[in-house]
Amino acid sequence: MIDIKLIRENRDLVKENIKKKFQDHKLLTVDEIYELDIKYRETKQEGDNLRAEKNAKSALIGNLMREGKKDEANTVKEEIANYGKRIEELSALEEDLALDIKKKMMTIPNIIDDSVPIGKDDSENVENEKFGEPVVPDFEIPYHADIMEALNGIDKDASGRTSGNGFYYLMGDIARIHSAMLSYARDFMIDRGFTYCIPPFMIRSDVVTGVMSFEEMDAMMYKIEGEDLFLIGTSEHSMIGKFKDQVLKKENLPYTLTSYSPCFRKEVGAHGIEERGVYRVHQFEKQEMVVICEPEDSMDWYNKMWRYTVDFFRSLDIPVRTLECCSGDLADLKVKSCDVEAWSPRQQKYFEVGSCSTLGDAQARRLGIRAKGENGTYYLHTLNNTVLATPRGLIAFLENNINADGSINIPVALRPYMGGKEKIEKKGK
RNA sequence: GGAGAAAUACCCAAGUCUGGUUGAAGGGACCGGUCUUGAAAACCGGGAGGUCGGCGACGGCGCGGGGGUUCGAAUCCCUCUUUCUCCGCCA
Repeated sequence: MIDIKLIRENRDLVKENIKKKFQDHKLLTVDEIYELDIKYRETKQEGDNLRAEKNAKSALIGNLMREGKKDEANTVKEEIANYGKRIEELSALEEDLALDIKKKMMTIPNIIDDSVPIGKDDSENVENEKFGEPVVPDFEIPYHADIMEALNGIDKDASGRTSGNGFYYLMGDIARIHSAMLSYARDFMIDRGFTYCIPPFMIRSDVVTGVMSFEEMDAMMYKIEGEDLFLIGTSEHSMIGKFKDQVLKKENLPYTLTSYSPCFRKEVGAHGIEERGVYRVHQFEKQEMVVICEPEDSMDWYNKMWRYTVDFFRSLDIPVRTLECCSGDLADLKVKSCDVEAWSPRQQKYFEVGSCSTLGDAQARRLGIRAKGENGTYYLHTLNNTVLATPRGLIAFLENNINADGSINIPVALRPYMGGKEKIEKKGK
């Protein structure tokens, strides 16, 4: 959500930005908002004036009553009666206009950073940089579910029976690697000065609607029957919700948090749920990083944050690249965003394992996340990035650390979390 | 889950029964000063937040959130949320 002042004062900039994002159908909305805003302010002004008059007369009644002038007071009372209806009309109109403006403002995309490449859709995203050699080994890498199965590490038949498609039982060493990676990801961020946080895994509807649109909510969020609660789709939901309507102390900035949570997603529409594997599932776990900072610091943080994820994957011997999101593929709330993609030696291409975004002040404006400065409050900048989402991260790990005999190398960094093991091999079930 | 109590500004806290000059006493913290080598203490002085509209003068809203009664609500009514105490239940 952008500042409406931009539409008041610099409509061309807003429209130019919309064109860059290939959303020309929204150009008209900008003009509509402009007109509605004028009407809104006129209505408010008229209403405020009437309310001021009415307040003055009410105060007068108070004085007259105290002086015992009942008759005069009653006369004034009758005068006031005329105000009521008009004020009510204006208030209703004012409210309607405000609501309409807000609804339309929500659809106006955030102003993207100058550095964002212009492109229509995800096919025009731009590879920024590769880290590590994308190796194609001289043996065939099995499908990830087969790797897991060979090590007795997954039971999807059972999860199908208990929970349906899109769930999984991870077993034995595979389950242990999964947890080890998350623990390592947690400590990796703690070592970089982030504060570890375990948030609520369910949030109320007002928090949900604060962080996403109704359409997104329908497509993603699981609702708890009979309660005003939803399972979170990512800890970002509860982490950003934590700061909703808060005025933060300048001296506490920046907030650098790393949160763990399970994530629940309906994955309606989208690409659907995969039948065999665990690439796209209804339930996964994630170590996330969230930063709330001063506006001038957000671009620095953005660059630090994606770099952390790159370093994390490199420390597990997984080659990665960063893919910059082009203007047309960039979600409306975002200023700039890139995916961190891991190398798949099986598919011989990169696949998404994380996403780093700066939302500028758009999310903060929408949720009322502010700090107090010299001249009143101002909106802060919010950023979020994946450290590790798994089992997806586990897929990247297995494919890049498997040997020809099906055993899995455990990189040094992970060994403390794996009981010191250097390698895992198939044993009995 | 049952029974009670409470939510006022950066913090503590009065006001609520008995609606009107209460944007809201008082204290702390804060800022400026006196004193002091410096600091603390003491004393003197200062300003009370937020948000929306307006170039401004100023005005609207605002005492946990939402709604209602009234010419007028921190104050009365309804509702939601949260916190505390007691009982019950539980990893």
